[in-house]
Amino acid sequence: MSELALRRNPSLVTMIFERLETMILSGQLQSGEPINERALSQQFEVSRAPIREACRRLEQAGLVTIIENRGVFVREISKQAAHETYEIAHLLSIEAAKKATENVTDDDLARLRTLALRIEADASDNDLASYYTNNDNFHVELVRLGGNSKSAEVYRALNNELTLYRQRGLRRLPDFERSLAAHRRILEALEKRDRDAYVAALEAHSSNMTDRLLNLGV
Amino acid sequence: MSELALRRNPSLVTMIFERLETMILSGQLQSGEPINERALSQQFEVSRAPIREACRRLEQAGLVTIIENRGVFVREISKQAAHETYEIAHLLSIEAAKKATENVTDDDLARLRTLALRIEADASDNDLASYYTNNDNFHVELVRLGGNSKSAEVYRALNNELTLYRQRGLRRLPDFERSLAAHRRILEALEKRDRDAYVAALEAHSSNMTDRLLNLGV
DNA sequence: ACCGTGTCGATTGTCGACAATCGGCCATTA
DNA sequence: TAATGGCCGATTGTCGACAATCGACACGGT
Repeated sequence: MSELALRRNPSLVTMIFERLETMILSGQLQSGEPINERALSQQFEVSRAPIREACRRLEQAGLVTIIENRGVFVREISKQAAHETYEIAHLLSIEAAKKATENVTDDDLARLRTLALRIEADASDNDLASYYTNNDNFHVELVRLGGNSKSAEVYRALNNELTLYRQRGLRRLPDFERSLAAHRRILEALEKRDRDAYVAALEAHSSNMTDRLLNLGV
Repeated sequence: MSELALRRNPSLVTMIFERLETMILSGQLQSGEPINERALSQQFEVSRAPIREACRRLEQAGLVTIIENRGVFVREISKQAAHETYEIAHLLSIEAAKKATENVTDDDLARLRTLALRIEADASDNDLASYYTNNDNFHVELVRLGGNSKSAEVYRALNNELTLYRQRGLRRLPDFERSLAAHRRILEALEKRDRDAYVAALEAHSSNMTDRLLNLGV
């Protein structure tokens, strides 16, 4: 009687989807890696049907590729696809930034500061998976400040896809100091409600990210 | 032995997904309407499993809502969600426009002209479903001219979601003349490779679309 | 030694059955 | 008459089984 089998609310499909999504985004399942229904069925102690359904959702979310009669594979993202995806994410991020400084509340700032502290702790602990998760959440929250929640949702989805590309370079440590400094600049500009400084800080951070993506070439 | 049962390549899931997607986007299945697995299973002469899997994809694509133990319903989009979605689609459209006039080829123009002619025929025939389909394709092609194919893909997905909202006003005819005139202006600017005129034509068309969305209020 | 063909095993795709869930309807009580 | 509770039927969620598919490996022929 596994943990999954005990939890009957929400549905197995939802739980499996979330579990697999986490395994993919955390790097536990790597790009190109097969996802074996039978093995998962045994591991999770459920039948294959809810696993298949969860994989269909993952497929549509762009996180896996289902090859007919061959199986499910964690998706591989090409350099070009990564650039295109990043470009859209960046566009959404900058567009949200235009309204962020007028929308931001003290609660927002508190939440972002908490996140930034977590990211710094992750960097100290060299906990890369947690670092990226909290980093992603930080950026999604920034987009949410633009006041368009659909935009934050789309940004999240794009970012998830980008995680697949980025994890090819997980052996290479991020430039922690540079990123943390960028986060602090972003937060300072937000606290001052200084729109131009905020947009500039985001752009500078983004420029750094683009360089890193380029250096992950095929 | 139904048409679906004969076609074994691609998979049933893919075929059912596409079939349901078309039924939803064409208005054959309306927002809020239940999608009954058993009935579909009988209609399509397949078992429920591939239908369920297709519905999971539709769920992730934002076209249906799956309520546990209750069933699958074509998604209902609120006015606010529609606005937010439209805002992102518009942003992608304008961003693509910035590069469209330098990227566009004669083949592109020929394809777009063909589409525009189809749209005009649809308007003459009062074939609303086809009108919107071709109209959507026209706009996706415009975004594709920006050179970022992921952007076109995201735009398509957003536009599909917007279709759910827009179909609530299907009883109200579009302003054909105004739209067709706008399409012609867009095409002319593209043919001249006049970037400013092109962006202005898109903005004007978009302004008209925003007004129409507002008038579909809850 | 290399190439082509056939077979087998692992896995996937779909099927139909069973159990669980929920809403609607009916009966009873206040 | 209205409200509440219980039951039943329709539908969904998951299960396990069967058939189909594909790739790898082995064998035979050139």
